[in-house]
Amino acid sequence: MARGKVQMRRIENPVHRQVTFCKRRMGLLKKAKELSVLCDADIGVIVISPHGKIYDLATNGNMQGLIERYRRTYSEMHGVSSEENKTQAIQEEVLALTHEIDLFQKGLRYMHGENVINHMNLGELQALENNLEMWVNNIRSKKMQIMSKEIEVLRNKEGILQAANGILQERIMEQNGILNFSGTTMIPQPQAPFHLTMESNCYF
Amino acid sequence: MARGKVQMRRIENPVHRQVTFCKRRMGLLKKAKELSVLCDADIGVIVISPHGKIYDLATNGNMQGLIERYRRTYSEMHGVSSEENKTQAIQEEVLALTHEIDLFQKGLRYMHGENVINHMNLGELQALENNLEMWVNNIRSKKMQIMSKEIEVLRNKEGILQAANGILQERIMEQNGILNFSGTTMIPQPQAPFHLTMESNCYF
DNA sequence: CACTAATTATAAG
DNA sequence: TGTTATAAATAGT
Repeated sequence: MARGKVQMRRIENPVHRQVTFCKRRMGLLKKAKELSVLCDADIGVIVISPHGKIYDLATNGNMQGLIERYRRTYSEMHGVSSEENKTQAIQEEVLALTHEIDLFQKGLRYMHGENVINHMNLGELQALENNLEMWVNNIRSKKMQIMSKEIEVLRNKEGILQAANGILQERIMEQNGILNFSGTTMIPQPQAPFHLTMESNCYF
Repeated sequence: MARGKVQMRRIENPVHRQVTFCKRRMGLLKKAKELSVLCDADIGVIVISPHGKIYDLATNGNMQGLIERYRRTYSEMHGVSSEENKTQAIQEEVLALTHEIDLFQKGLRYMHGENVINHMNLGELQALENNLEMWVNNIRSKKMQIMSKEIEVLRNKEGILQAANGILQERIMEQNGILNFSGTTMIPQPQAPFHLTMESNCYF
């Protein structure tokens, strides 16, 4: 396309062909990305070189999902009843999940401050903000609940431990009396009181 | 690329977007065919429009075969033994996707204010809260932006209207002079000044 | 859908 | 890989 129009046939010179392959491959992938961004389309490109090397691009970051979607439509169009009835259900599941993930990713873009909110008007933003605040409040309330419960548990543990310690101290005193009577002054190290094996629910 | 550089982001105007989608899609497929011919490569392109319509190209005339080759190499690259373990790979994918979906659904339940008290632990809640606060802040910032612009527009309108009113008042004075001269005192009701038909950008 | 003006891709070096 | 003259794609009309 420059410095000489090129014939639309296989480039014979291997060096030229390799260089052109590299350049045009990049150009193709760039064009695919642009189309995807500009027009909000999902695009997959697979390029297999003459030597079998594979280059690919999936604008939604998931070629598998894209292929599944393609397969599904393809099957519908051509009524493919063959072979993989066994995996058909699973593939449909993947398709459905992929769609859901797409939605999720769109949501994530909001969180990362990308330009999705630029496509919403003030009313939509207001509604979204209200929903999110409600959400945040629910979450905070839930956190408080969990933490309160945690505090309660800890206080119980504290009470139990203190009681246990009291009992142990008494026993130590007793033993000291006995040991003193028998003539030794060695004081045994107390075990961890009652070995309370509590699975840690501490999230901090 | 012509008569104006275009920003690399989603085209807002739906008509422009559709036109561009059509043009660039054709361009992309043409480029793919050219690369295939010039460099003897096998190329597959799948384009899924925002509405789910599928456009595709497989230079060897068989997208399924191309996908199979892609899958095989892809699997080899990632150490998954190939061929019939396709099913296993898909199942793993289902698993991963399902996990992602779970997190999302947990979040959504909070969004709807339902009591999912036992479904998220404190760490998950904290992360979610942080994300949401960031999100809310982004939205607030965007709202401020929109409102500022709206205020600017309104101020402009105000200026225009005041100028228009001034002109109208002058005319009324003139007419009153004329009418008084012709013997009547009737004062015509002024029209809405200049009939400024501004599409309401008010979002409230 | 046709037409350019202006941008972008790229063949050759 | 980087440069440049030219072909090709395309945004706006």
